Amino acid sequence: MDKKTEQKKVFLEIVQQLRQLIKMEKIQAGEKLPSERVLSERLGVGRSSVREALRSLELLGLIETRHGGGTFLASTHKHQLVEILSMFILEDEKSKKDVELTRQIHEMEAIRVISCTEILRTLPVWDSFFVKLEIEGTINCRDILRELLITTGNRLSLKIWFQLAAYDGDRLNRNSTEDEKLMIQTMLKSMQLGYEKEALKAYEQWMSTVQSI
Amino acid sequence: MDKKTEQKKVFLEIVQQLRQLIKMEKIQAGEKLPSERVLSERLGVGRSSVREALRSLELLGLIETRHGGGTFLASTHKHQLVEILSMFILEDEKSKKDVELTRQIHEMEAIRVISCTEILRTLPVWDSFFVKLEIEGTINCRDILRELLITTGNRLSLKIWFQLAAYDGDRLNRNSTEDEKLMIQTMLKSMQLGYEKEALKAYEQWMSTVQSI
DNA sequence: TCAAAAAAGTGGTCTGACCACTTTTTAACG
DNA sequence: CGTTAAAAAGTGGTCAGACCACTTTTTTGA
Repeated sequence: MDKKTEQKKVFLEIVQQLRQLIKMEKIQAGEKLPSERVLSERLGVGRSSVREALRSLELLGLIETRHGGGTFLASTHKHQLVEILSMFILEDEKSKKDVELTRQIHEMEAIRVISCTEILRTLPVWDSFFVKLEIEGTINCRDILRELLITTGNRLSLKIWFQLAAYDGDRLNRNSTEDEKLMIQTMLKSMQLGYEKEALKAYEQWMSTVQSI
Repeated sequence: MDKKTEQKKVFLEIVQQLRQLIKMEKIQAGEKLPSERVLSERLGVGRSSVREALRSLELLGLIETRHGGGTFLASTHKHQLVEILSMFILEDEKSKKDVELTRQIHEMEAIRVISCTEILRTLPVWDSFFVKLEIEGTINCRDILRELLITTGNRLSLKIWFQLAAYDGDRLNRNSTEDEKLMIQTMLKSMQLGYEKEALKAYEQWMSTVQSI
């Protein structure tokens, strides 16, 4: 069995061997990998094959290469999984409505999670938004939403949100209007008090306003 | 600006150009791409550079290569991506948890949307699940969840879900146990009746069961 | 007409070369 | 001796050519 799997894809074996090497040598994030020429010799393959494997891992953000410097194991937060996938998924999916809806799915979930979690909904950062709204009278819409996502602690959801939010462009990355002020305040206040439903309602009102901009 | 972004990563530009080429030539899934030598000439770069880009896309499962045959645009996303990423990324427990949570975010949203939409929650497909459960006593977990996502009509959410569901692998793609039967039935029934809250509650119970498998 | 053989096309791999850049070593100077 | 500048070595980036194995297409010949 597994004839097809094993006889083919030599460069995939190199990827496997690279991983094994990383484990064996206990290479930590940020540390240097052996040079391409050394890897080529140690693995008994040509340098170009090594490079094909390395470039694949680089596209995924699993390693970083510095011209003339070397190849380094990337830290987990730099993995470009979502970025790469979004490059292909979002590009095909022309429906802007879906992008917006999906973005809002993540935002609403964040509101739910924060509203239901004592520690999260009582964070001082929410008060800082209030202060900013009072003093300056306005606030960056994207900043609030991003803070929501960050607070939940779900880094994957945050990464997806970043990609989706990038498509909305300037419509999201702007200062709130006077009309939005009350909705945002209501949303934040409800969230702080743990009123999930009210927070979501205010959010939806806010978003329907944003939509018409 | 963007000095660092542009001066580096020449092979990443090739990846971009390949995408562009696929779009321009309107190459459909399963269809053939130009040969490496032709691409090399058309893009004005060496064949090895083209290969590095192609191998990256292959690792992502976006293209398929047949020795002596050619390079083809992949019909569906293959498991390569899952395997590679699980090797490097999903070793971290936090990441696994995030993947599961994010997947559930999309599933719960689907349940909400369907429960609140007359046309969706009264679809005959839900009854078919009931029948299947009655007759065979079991049902594929993944099938139900996929149907939920498909029904909502948000194709982007569906695509993201597909990717996330792939990580859970066999834990999701299996037949339901006897214990799960009641929860699934409750979830579906509540959904059909428009009882959003009850449906979600049953779903969460179900998922907590799945988690222990 | 059709099957076998030849040719062309294609991916897979390796080697060597050269460039640009970084790091290390060496040499020169004060 | 210490500092600094130059040289060397190390490293990734790219290209060209070669050869192999395999597939597809074309040609050949019975």
